[in-house]
Amino acid sequence: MDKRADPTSPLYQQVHDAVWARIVSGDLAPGVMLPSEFDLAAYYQVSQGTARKALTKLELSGLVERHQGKGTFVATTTDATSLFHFFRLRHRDGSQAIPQPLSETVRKRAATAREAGALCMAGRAPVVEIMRVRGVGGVTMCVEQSVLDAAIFPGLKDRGTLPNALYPLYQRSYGVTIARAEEQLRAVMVPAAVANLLTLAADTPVMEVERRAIGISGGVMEFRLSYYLTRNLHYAVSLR
Amino acid sequence: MDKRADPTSPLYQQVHDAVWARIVSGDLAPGVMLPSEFDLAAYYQVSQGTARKALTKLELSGLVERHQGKGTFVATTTDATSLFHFFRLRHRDGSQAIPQPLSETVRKRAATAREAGALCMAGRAPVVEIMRVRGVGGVTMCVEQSVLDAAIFPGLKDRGTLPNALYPLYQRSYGVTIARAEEQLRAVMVPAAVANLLTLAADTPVMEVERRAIGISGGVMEFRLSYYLTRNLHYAVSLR
DNA sequence: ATGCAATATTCTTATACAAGAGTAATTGTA
DNA sequence: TACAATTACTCTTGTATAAGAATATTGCAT
Repeated sequence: MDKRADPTSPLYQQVHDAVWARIVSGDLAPGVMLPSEFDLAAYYQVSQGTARKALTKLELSGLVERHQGKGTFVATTTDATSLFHFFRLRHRDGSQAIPQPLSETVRKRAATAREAGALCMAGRAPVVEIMRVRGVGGVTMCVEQSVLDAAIFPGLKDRGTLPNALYPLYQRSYGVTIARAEEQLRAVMVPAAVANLLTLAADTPVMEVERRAIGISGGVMEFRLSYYLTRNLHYAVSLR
Repeated sequence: MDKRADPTSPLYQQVHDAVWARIVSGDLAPGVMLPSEFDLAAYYQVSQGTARKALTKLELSGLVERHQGKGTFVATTTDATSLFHFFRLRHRDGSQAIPQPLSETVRKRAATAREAGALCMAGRAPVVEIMRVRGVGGVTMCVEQSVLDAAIFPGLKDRGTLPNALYPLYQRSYGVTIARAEEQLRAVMVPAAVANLLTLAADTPVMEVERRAIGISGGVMEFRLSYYLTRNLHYAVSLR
């Protein structure tokens, strides 16, 4: 295997791509320290500044974290960062609302056509479904259904109670790092099943959120359908 | 006035801040070319590479655009970029939906307490209110109310029909550049007034979007309240 | 345990050269 | 002479390298 792939692109880009591939392949696991700028430079036969530029680009895309005097580390999905990045519910005053799971059901079943399409699986292949009711201060606020490819997450349904933040679990136990997510939001009348779980009147408007969580290699790793009651909370978005 | 402000921070940061100040103050207007890296370096008594790092940082924050061989230019708010960044409605297939204004009313009135608070104005100070009904393919889809400080946007209510994208107008005619926006989303039952305008049943759920558009200097320049019908469209969000 | 030196790491700054884009001069041709 | 194509030049940003400064950790002597 070549050290550097495309010899026409700039050196720093070649180094960036090479290190990127090592991280995505799992060769460099989350949390581990990368070689120093000098070591990387020596290995790829470039100057320290060029290796540095490659690392800066990786840092910019959020794949690594750097600390002066300590080193460069593959980014880890912690509970804090996961909740901060992927949980957009806020209180009226703008502070973050962190709904706690109140109940949880995990089961294995065949994928629906829509789920199979979103997860790029064969039709009716087995999936793991995590259904949760969440609440803030004991008051139920949302229902969320996460669907995963059972082949990628073996034994997930027998782990007992799952943590609040799922993505750190995906990373620690299954080597799946979620890099970003795409959400589709709609205002809908609450579905009957959801109204039951949240004890709502049948004519309550709720926010439907359809999420596709995407791994660092670019594939959809989780398909999630949630319903939020936005009576005291709202969904916050930053545009730029 | 000093060329560079804080002498303890890195040189490139000092240059960055100085140029940033010139852009925010309007001294360097949108579209104009900045001094070259070499000129900037000479003026601030640093090396070309240091000036370059400052410009790179400005580019990263979206304040300037750079083109090899041509130069560095203060970023302009075009219709295309404005719609792309600040209009998150999508069709079912993921393509962008661009609702066209179907009707428009512009009037001047006193600010409500909430509006005055959001815009950091004195209570009951005059504001300009732009009320629009928008639609896709002739079908009404949303009502949007934009509220502006009348002191900052003089004569806006007498300009006749306004363009689809308002932010390029703010920049061209009033020197107000919108850098980003914060939105708060809720699912609500359609208000009676909105139901009238959109000819909807009284029990239709709609998405309420409250936007604060923020200028490059950090202040809230526009307060906008919109109601979207998410029957055939959805609101798209990218999390990372 | 504490303080201090040694070491390893990233950060900052500087310099040189390469490449893209535009402009004016030059040349060739009718 | 008029005009078009080419060439050379200059200005711009992009890439690569090197050296010293700042920061965090580690080990050792006290």
